Amino acid sequence: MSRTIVAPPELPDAPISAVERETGLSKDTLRVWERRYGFPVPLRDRHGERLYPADQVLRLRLISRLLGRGLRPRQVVGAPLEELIARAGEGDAGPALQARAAEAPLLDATLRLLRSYDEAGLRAHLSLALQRLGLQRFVTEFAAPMNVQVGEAWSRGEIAISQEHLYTEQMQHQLRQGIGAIYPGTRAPSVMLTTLPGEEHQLGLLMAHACLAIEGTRCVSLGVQTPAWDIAQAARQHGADVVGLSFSESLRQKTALDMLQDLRARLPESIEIWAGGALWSRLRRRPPGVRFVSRLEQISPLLAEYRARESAAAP
Amino acid sequence: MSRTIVAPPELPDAPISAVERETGLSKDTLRVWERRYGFPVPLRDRHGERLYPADQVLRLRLISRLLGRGLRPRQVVGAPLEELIARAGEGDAGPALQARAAEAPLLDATLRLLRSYDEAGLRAHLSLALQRLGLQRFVTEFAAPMNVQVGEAWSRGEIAISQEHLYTEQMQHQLRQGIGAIYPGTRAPSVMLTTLPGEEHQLGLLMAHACLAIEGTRCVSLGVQTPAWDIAQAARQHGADVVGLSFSESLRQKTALDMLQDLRARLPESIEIWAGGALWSRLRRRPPGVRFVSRLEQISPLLAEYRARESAAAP
DNA sequence: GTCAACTGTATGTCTAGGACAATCGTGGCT
DNA sequence: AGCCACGATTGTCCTAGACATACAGTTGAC
Repeated sequence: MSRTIVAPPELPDAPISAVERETGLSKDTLRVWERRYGFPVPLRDRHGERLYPADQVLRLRLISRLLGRGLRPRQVVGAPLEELIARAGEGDAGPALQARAAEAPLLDATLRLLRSYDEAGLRAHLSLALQRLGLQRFVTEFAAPMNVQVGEAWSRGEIAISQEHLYTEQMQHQLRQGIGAIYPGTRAPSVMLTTLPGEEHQLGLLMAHACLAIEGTRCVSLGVQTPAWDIAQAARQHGADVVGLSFSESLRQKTALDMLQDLRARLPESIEIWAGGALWSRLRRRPPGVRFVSRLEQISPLLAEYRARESAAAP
Repeated sequence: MSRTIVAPPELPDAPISAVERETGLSKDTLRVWERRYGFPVPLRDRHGERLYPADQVLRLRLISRLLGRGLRPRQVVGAPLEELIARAGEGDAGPALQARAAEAPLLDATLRLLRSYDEAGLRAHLSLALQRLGLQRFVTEFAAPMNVQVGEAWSRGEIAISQEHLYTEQMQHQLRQGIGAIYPGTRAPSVMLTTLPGEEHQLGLLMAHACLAIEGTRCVSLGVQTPAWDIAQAARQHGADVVGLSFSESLRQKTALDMLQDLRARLPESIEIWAGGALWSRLRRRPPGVRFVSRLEQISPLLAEYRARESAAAP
C-alpha cells in the first residue's frame, strides 16, 4: 500500500493562534512548554511575535496525539521526531485486540472498506451484518469489538483520523436504524440515558441504548454532554427510575467519579445510577450508590435483577 | 416533597474558561473589556480568580449576539440588560423566525411534547411530519425553523437544556432515518461532509447531508470535528470534488474564517469548499476560494450550477 | 500483602498591564 | 461621487510569576 505520508506542501510559518487551532494545544500551554522544556522554539517576526515552522507544528501535532493516549508531557515534549513516530507506533497489544475468530473476516472487510473511503460499501456491509446477526448480537459481537479494533488501528497509524470518523458516522447510522426499528418500550425501569460533560462519544451511548431497547425497556436518550445539574432536574421531572451514563476512556477516571458523586448527591435515593463503559474495567474501589457496568453483556442480567427486585417489593 | 416545576435555577457562578466556552468571547477579550469599559465585573473566588454571576453571563451572551450582527462593542458592552433585549428584538424580525403559518401547529405540538419529556410521542410526531412532508420539505420547512425555535425557547428559559438535548437527539434520529432510506447517490459532485474542530452541532450537517442526498449526490460524511489537516488528506485520497462544511453560530466568525483559509491553502484548487450554516448569514466580506451558503434552499441551485459547469467543461 | 494517607513534582491555567496591528468611521480632498 | 488620510476603537500577543490540581512514588497501618 503506497500510502506515503505525503510530501510536506511547504506551508509558511504559523502564528501562535494557528498552532492552537491545528494542534488543540492552548496558547498558554505552548508558551509555558517553551519556557519549561525548551520546545517548541518558534522564530519571531519583526514585531517579536512567535512564528512556528511547519516541522515544529508537525511535531506538536504528534505530541498532542500521544498526550491524548495518556503519555505525560515531560516524556514527549522534548523528544525528537523519530522517537515520537516510534512511540506512536507502539500501541498496546491488549487482549481486546483479538476479536473472536468467527468475526475476524467481518472485521477485516470493514477495515478494507474504510481504507478506500467506500461509504456505500461500508453502509451495505454494516447493514448486512445487522440484518444477519440481529441487533443484540450485532451490538455485542460486532460493533463493540470493531470499535476497539478501529481505535487500535488508528493509534497504530494504520488508518487516518478521517477514516475513524467515517467508521463512527456509519456505525452510528446503523445503530440508530436498529434502535428506530424497535417499537417504543414500555417496561420498567424507565431509563434516562446520556453522558456527562466532556464525554463526547456517542457510540457507547447508542450501544447501551440498543441493549436496553431490545429488552422492551422504556428509555429516553438526551444525547451526549448533559451537565449533572440538568440530568438531575430532568430525571426528577420525567420520573425516571434509572439514570444511565456512558463513559469512554477519554475522561479521567477521577474526574468521572467526582461528577458521579456530585450527581448522586443531587438525585433522590429512589433513582438509581448505572454507569457503563470501558472506563470502569480497571476500577479499583466502587463508590456506593452507583452501579458499574463494564461490559454490554451485563446489561441484560442487570435489568432482570431490577425487575425481580421491583416485583418482589411491590406485589 | 412534591415535584414542583423548579424554582429559579440558581446557577453557580462561572469561571472565566466557562464563560469563554458559553459566550464565545475569548479570555483576553473578557479581561480587556473589564479594564476598558468596566463591564463585566466578576466576583473573585478566594484565590482572586474571576467568577462570573449568571446574570452577567446572560448579558454577555446577548452582547455577543449583537456583535455578530455588526454592532460595535463600545455601544453595547456597558449597556443595561433592558437595552440589550430591546436591541436584540429590533434586528431580526427575520423570516426564519416566523415559520410559515401552515407549520405553526406542528411547531407548537413539538414544544408541548418536549415539555413533558414524551419521547415516544415526539418520535411519532417527527416521524409523521417526515412522512407527510417528504424529506426535502421536512428539512427546509420543518426541521430548520424548528431548530431555531427550540434554540430561542431555550435561551428565553422556556425549556431546559435537557429538553433541548432530547429534541436534538430525536431530530437527529429522524434525519438519519430519512437519509438512510435513500439509495446511495452516484451523481457528481462527490462531496465530503464534516465540521471543523470546535463545531459540535450535528443537526446542521445532517440537514445538509439530506439536501445533498435527495439530489442523488454521492456524499461521504465524516461526522463532526475533523481537523483541517485530516480533511485535506482525506479529500485528496478519496478524490472528492467538494468539501462541505457546516457551521452553527457557536464558533466565532473570525475563527471559522481563519480555519477555512487554512484549509483552502491545503487543498488543491480543483477541490471546492462549500461552507454552510447560520454563521454566514451576516458575513461582511467573503474571502475567495470558498462558496458560502447561508440557507439550505441554496444547496439545490448550487448543485445544479456545479453540474452545468462541469458538463460544459468536459463534454 | 493491600490499601489509605502523605508528599513532592509536574503541569496547565490564571493574573497583571503594556504594546501594537488591524479595523472602523469620519472628514477633507479631488 | 470616489478616494485617501487620519484618529479612535478593538482584539490579540507579550512577559513572568503565582498557584491549584493531578500524578506518582513512599510510608505507615492493618
